Amino acid sequence: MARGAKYWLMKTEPETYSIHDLEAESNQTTHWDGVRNYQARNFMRDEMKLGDRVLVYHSNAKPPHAAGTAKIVKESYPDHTAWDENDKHYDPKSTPENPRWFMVDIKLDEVFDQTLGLDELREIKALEGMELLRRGSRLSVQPVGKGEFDAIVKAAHKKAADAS
DNA sequence: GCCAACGTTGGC
DNA sequence: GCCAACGTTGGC
Repeated sequence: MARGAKYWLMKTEPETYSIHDLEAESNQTTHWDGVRNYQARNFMRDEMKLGDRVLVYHSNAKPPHAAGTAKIVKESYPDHTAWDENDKHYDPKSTPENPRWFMVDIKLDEVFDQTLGLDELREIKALEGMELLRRGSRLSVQPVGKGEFDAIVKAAHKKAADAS
């Protein structure tokens, strides 16, 4: 049974993998490997469905910012990088027979012409109480309310319109 | 580079 | 099953 799309936020460090790297991928699609946190994994493995929307957030940037949006184009499957001894995220406890870590594929929707810095996000009324803005929040994959998602997209578009 | 806030690990 | 030690995240 179909359900409405859900909304998510996924963090990435732009020096490692940015939304511009996603834009440059063939078909502008990539697998979101390297997540090694159980809560984040569970969201990807159990709850992300085709067509769900993703807000791409650049952490550890100056300033950290919302960079654009994407959508889920493939539901969860084992993260093979966990089996690769040479991979930064190698985990000997994960095996092909009994995979511990999972990932999804996402496809770029939009790179914001004007990104929204953390300070700007904090100024948006609709984002009060958003998980991302909570002190000490570290989850790299987290659910986002539709209202929050829409407010961020709207604010990014308004900023771009004002700048042009 | 610092460090607060977490999450994980492993001894007991 | 507790919890101290350790490792990581991520804003600043």
